[in-house]
Amino acid sequence: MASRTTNLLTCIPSVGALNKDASRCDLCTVINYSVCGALTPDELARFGASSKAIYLPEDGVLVRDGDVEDFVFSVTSGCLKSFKQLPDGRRQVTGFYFPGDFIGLAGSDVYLADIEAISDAGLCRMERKSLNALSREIPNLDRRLHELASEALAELQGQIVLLGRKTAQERVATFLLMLSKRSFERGVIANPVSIPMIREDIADFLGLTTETVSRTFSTLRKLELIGPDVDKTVELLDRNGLQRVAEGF
Amino acid sequence: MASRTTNLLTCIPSVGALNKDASRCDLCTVINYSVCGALTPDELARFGASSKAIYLPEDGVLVRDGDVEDFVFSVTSGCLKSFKQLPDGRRQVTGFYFPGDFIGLAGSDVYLADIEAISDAGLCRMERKSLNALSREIPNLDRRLHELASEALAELQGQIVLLGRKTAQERVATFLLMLSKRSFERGVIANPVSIPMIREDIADFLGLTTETVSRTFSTLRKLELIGPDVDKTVELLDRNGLQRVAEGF
DNA sequence: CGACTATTTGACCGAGCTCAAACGCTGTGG
DNA sequence: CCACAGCGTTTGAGCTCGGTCAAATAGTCG
Repeated sequence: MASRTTNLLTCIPSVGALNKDASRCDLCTVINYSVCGALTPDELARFGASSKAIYLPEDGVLVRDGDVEDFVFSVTSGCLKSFKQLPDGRRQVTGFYFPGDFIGLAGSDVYLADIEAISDAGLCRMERKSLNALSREIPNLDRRLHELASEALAELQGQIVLLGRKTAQERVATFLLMLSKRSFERGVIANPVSIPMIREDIADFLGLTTETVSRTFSTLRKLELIGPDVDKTVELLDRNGLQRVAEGF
Repeated sequence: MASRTTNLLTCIPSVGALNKDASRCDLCTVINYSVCGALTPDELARFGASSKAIYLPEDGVLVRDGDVEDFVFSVTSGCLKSFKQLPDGRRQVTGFYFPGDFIGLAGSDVYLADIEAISDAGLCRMERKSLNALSREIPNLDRRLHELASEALAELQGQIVLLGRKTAQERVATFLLMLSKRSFERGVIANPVSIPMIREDIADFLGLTTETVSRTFSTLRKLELIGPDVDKTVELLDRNGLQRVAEGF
């Protein structure tokens, strides 16, 4: 299970919106949405001193299920997925990570899933040990991590209801609204909603097949709840209608 | 959604293995497995001073989905289930709580699910505010809560794989092994494994129907992986075989 | 343009659901 | 002590939603 492959972390200095130097956290574009958003300028400087900006190309491997959890990460750009695999190849995507999201909340000895980049991604990397030390010294940070863990727990509960009891239509509707909500939360345009992942990843996230996901998109389109796919975005034509479908009314 | 019903918490002083007086935490039977297990005698005394032993009869309601989260709990005896409901009555059991388990890890403003007793249950109750205060003062406690939250996150990930990708047989096998493991962890006999919940609760936990759960038990019995039901216990005749089934080999 | 990959659509299939009935256990009251 | 009621469990028969297999279509990138 562990250490199947070397880490593809290329550690190329970041590009574009990503800091060239993570020690300049005050320039970070996601700071308001991220784990470090609750820190004072002074605390932020200490945080930045322990972290390093890294870059991961599309399909690049960030961590492997079972590898020792040396590092935690904060996404600064792009999108990643975490997933588990069964011995016969069945996959379950356990989550998607967007800019501002923190990777490593579980704080276990080893990573609990594979994590790969869906698109070119920038991340802020820190040693687990450093985070633990900082967390002990900076109550704001500790509190923020608690908070994020709570949110993660709540979200997973929702996903469990979805996987255990919702129909394909309900799952896809829920997914679209979730994507839109998360875009909104980090200040990104939420109505034509960006869908960076391919159908297969959506299927593996929702416990369906690509075909069923595709068919369900078609159905929702026919119902005029969503518009056509345009350049990896979809317009939510009837948010309330989608909400009703998502909640199973 | 919120406050559907009054809390059935009867607050009858505990009986049997349960403390009569939670301020005597040193007498608690589950202390070694519980959130308070990491505390020094002095810390434990402060913990106990803020907590109260309560009792909940079978099918009694502990908390309701959406109610303000005033209290957290630690189970001292019996067994409980937490579940969410969709508007049309579909239910998803999100977890079972056994002696030593902590209720309230998510630390959100409101409870995320209904929680009811599966059997007569004893709990140790504390105000959320008190816990937060204590947690700030007692690093051991804070660390322990972190640790428990991490474990909960890991466990939910496993449940997500189960619900998203496992077959009925794999789900039931996984469930039996999980029950056995949890019994073992709290020092209870793990081989004829105790199954305190009814088929419907198991079904709602595994994303199946009672009929499918029942049929699957029958199949596992025919495969001689488990023995017959005897007084709410089942013998695991071939643990390795079950493990193989559970993991999808 | 051409090769490759992602998506969509169609036809068929099957694991698990629904509906229904029988069975078994437990507690209660005559 | 037995009869009966009530609930939980098991088993059966048929159906359905979503999976499987296959082929057509639409992007995408060199």
